[in-house]
Amino acid sequence: MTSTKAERVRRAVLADIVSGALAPGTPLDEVTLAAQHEVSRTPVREALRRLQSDGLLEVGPRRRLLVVDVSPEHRRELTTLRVALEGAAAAAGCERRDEDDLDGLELLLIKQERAAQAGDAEIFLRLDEEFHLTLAGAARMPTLSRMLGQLGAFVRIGRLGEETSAAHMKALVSEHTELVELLRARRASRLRAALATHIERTAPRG
Amino acid sequence: MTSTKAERVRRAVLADIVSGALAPGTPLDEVTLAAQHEVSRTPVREALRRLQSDGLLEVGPRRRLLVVDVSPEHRRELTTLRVALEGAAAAAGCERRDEDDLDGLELLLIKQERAAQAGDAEIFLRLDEEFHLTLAGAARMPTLSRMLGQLGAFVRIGRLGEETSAAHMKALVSEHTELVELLRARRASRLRAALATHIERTAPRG
DNA sequence: CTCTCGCCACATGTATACATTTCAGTGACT
DNA sequence: AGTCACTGAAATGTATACATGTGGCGAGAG
Repeated sequence: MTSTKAERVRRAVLADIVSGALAPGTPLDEVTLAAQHEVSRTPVREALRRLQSDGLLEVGPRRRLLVVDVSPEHRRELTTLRVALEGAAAAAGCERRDEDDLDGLELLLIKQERAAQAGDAEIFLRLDEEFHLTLAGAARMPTLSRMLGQLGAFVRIGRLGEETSAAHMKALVSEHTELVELLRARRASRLRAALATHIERTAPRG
Repeated sequence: MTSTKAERVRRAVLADIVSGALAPGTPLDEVTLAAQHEVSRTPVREALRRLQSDGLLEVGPRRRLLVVDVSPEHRRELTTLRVALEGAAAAAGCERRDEDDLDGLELLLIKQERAAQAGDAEIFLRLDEEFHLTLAGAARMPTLSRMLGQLGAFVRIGRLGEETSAAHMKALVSEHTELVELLRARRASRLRAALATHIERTAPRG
């Protein structure tokens, strides 16, 4: 087995949550999930426990686990957190980045360009998240990266009904390009400021 | 039952980890833990899964779960993260704090004063953590508070062999007092700067 | 003596059966 | 009519038995 059943169930449920197939507030029933994924309740429970620890599920009445909701205030909080964490990572990354970091980011820029051209918002959003995680990864701060990964799930829930035009996507790629150049030039303050502006513009809904 | 067995086991294991009774690198054996806590393996496994999601356990050889180690670099990372997160919280807290926040913080100051006077480092460290969480709580940012809670466990692991003199404790209380005054006066920039200095002084080892 | 192969023990992964909790609905009593 | 206690169903919590797979360790060949 390439991985455990619990882990596969966890990924599947996570995917259903961030894709909106499981709407916020939905109660997760262990036996139903077990049947859907053709496993016993045991791995399902372990998957749910981990999602609960990640903050994606909350306990409701009857000890049931519900998919968390992302309120407008919560979205604003997420933006603040991203600015703080990605900003710190970007500053540290200016000192520690190497050529591989830049190469990886440039590759992502090309892919984003293609997705923007094709108008494929779904792929673009995934690439956008990967870009930000990669940028933060240059800081070599694993705990910070873990936290951003957790935030990513919330961000995706919050973005659910969001529609992204091709023009908007191209503008974002252009901003990403500038971020990479600032990282290359190791201009920490400028990068931090540009990143903050970029993040706040990406999530303007309040 | 006031809570579930899994939750009690989780708290007990967490306490053993942050107290150093379970040293970093120690493999956690499910049947041993089950015997120690007089429960079956099932609740033990759920407890371990949650601790794993919180980053306190990592998978080792034979899929065993090991207590994570906190390296000097990791400690530096924790300091950077605390500055970023608590700083953001402090700035937001200057706008949202109410009288209850200040009352709670002042009560903690009094308790810390007593612990410093008595030279009780263990109680003092617990109060110190509670103080920082309460200060951050004024920001009304639940996700940020959750993240700081997770960081707290790492911080406590990193501080394990640390000895704290009565004089040092008194100095910290004095700094805490100033932080509260800055929060009361809603001086966000000054508070952020003072907090950063304070956090960096608290964890100078590296 | 060393290196490889295969066997086996042990810890974890999974399934299933049983216990317990929780809350909603019902009925009697005030 | 309102309220309280009780009951019962449905979900989660727990225990146990069985499956799996990994890595150590010894036997045998080179």
